[in-house]
Amino acid sequence: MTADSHPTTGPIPNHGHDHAHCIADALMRADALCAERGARLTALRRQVLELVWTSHKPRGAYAILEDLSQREGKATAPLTVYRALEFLVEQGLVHRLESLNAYIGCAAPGAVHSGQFLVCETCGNAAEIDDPRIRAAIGTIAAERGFQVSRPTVEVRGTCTDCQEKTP
Amino acid sequence: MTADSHPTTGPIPNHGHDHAHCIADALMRADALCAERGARLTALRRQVLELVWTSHKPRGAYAILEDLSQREGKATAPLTVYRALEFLVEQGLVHRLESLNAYIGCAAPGAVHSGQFLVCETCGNAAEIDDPRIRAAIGTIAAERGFQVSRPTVEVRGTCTDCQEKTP
DNA sequence: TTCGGCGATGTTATAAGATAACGCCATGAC
DNA sequence: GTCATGGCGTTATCTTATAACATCGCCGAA
Repeated sequence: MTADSHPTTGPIPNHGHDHAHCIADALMRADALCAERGARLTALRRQVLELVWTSHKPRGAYAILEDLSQREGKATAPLTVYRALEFLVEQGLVHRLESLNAYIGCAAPGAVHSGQFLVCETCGNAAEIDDPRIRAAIGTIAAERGFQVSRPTVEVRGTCTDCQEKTP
Repeated sequence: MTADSHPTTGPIPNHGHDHAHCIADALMRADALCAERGARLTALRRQVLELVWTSHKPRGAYAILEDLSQREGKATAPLTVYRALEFLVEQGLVHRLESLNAYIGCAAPGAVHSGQFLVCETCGNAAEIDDPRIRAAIGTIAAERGFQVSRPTVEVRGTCTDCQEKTP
């Protein structure tokens, strides 16, 4: 996903954007990152990653499972998907949205970032953001209280620009 | 929970603090708030609230269910607990921790706040914070992107002061 | 080449979290 | 007293996630 593939709306991709490009791009970067790290992006894991990238909406593990079963032509066990997702999350290729029990492709794998999301309750899209002010504010308050941060989670529910325009 | 019932450690209550006081206080404030609002804090709901306040650790609905069943001396249905929790969350007396699928008593019911938590992965305690900088940062970035916020969720996982001291 | 080891995957079963549909009953308004 | 409303009980079911164990296949060492 290059900068200009989501030209105008800001965080949440346009309806009309070239999503095939998003997918291809995500897979390419995953290949590169895993090669670099010596991590094994197996066929299964790669396919799960592709299915996570089906859209910019967070997807449940069982939705991915269904797709996978269909593609394979045979029933796949939940664990298969969960294991692949676990790997992808560890590698930073996928994020888990805690408030939705769902998974979404990472917009900037490789970069250090903390997993902040704007989640539209109307269209279901989720946009990853990485705002230094939020990160800093969390860091500051944690430091003030002697709390050692390992994993900050920020998930902001609300309504995206597009959906506000549609139902004013 | 008055200011001095958690004297020194900051966000996460001391091990030695007077927790009975926390519970009594929480129930009193719940009574007052519900009376003020004309909301019905029934015996069941009040008991669930009390069970949520068992400790400062977020508790799962099924843990509460077990306690409740034991108290009542008969099996209670999950729905009973979920309905009570739904009421309590609506009234702002209890928060749901999305990243844990668990519930915790609100430290400042009645006040406007957005549900920010420091969650210790070692001892399991969770401290509610309401930092204006975090709130402001979220508000700013949302405004910049035309995103209308309805429910911000901030859950910071990490290690609290006490647990850092114990395992340095 | 063969062997051994380790990580990935398959299989089966089950735990944990949450909700739907329906009906009864207590409470408060009139 | 009657009625409407909301709270609660019961049963069934759905979604999400993990445990335990077996097998497969790749890769390096002998």
